[in-house]
Amino acid sequence: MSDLLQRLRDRGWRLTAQRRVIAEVLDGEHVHYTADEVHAKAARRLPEISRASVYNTLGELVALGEIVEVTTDGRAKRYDPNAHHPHQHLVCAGCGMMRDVQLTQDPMAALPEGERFGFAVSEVAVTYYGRCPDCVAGA
Amino acid sequence: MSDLLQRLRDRGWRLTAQRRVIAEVLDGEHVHYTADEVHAKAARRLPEISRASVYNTLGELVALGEIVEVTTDGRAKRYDPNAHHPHQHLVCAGCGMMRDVQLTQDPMAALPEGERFGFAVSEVAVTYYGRCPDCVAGA
DNA sequence: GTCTTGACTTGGACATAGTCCAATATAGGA
DNA sequence: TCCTATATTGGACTATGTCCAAGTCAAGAC
Ligand SMILES: [Mn+2]
Ligand SMILES: [Mn+2]
Ligand SMILES: [Zn+2]
Ligand SMILES: [Zn+2]
Repeated sequence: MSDLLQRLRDRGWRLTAQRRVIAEVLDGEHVHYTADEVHAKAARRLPEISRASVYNTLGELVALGEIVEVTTDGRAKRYDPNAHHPHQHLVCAGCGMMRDVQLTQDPMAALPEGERFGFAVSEVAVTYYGRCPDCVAGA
Repeated sequence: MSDLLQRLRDRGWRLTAQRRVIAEVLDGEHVHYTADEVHAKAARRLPEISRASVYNTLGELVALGEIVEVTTDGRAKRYDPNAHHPHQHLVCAGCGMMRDVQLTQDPMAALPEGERFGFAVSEVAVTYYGRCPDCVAGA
């Protein structure tokens, strides 16, 4: 994730302790934390970090395209560092766990011209819902 | 929508004035109102209707499968009376307007077995984002 | 038509997710 | 080391949704 920090420095970002720990928290595969989860994990390394800074930083990283904001059900938004490889999501309806998935067909191709109603369509999100192995076993 | 009221009566529902106006508000095509919008429209006919009754009734109609709850961005959930014909959504990023769309391919088929991670997958939601004709012109 | 009763409605308190702001602190250049 | 634009902070505030005890009423029984 020092790649990320370098890119941010190149864009004129001040590298504060808060931004550094947030970037560290958002490192890894299949990472999809809520803002509060990011705050809790960041606070283990930097106890005085505020919720406001977490929201500020997440919003800026989204605006820069370095992370993706994912909304599934009506719960809290989740933040996904896998922003440079387009993908879709598989969500557990039991525990909320989320996995990245790659589709075999481009979902944009499934929307025929006659169903576009004059819209300039630019994006598509596909979300699969089910129960993860743990939740199937536990139920 | 008297079909709906009849089905509800058959299921032992008390037909109160509140439930009747909510059912009327939720009649039509491409209807996707938030709970607050349903409340505002219902209150035009029945001024004393409470937010709690709107939330109660919407929740019950969802549980009965008579309407569908739709979450797109991180804003308020929307309620869709088009529950008996599976469909997906096209959302305007400008004004939030939402249209029903029919796809030419089953999105469930696009998720290969190797990408299911042992989940019991049961549902899929596809949401297209863009700008509606009004918002393209207005911008 | 009246009575009865369990289901329904209501206002308001509460919960959660997120935004905003004025005061304070600090990264990084001079 | 100093300066200052930028970042951080705690807390107030907004939006959305849930919950509850008290009051109301739909509809079946008579
Ligand atoms: Mn992801
Ligand atoms: Mn719809
Ligand atoms: Zn699970
Ligand atoms: Zn629009």
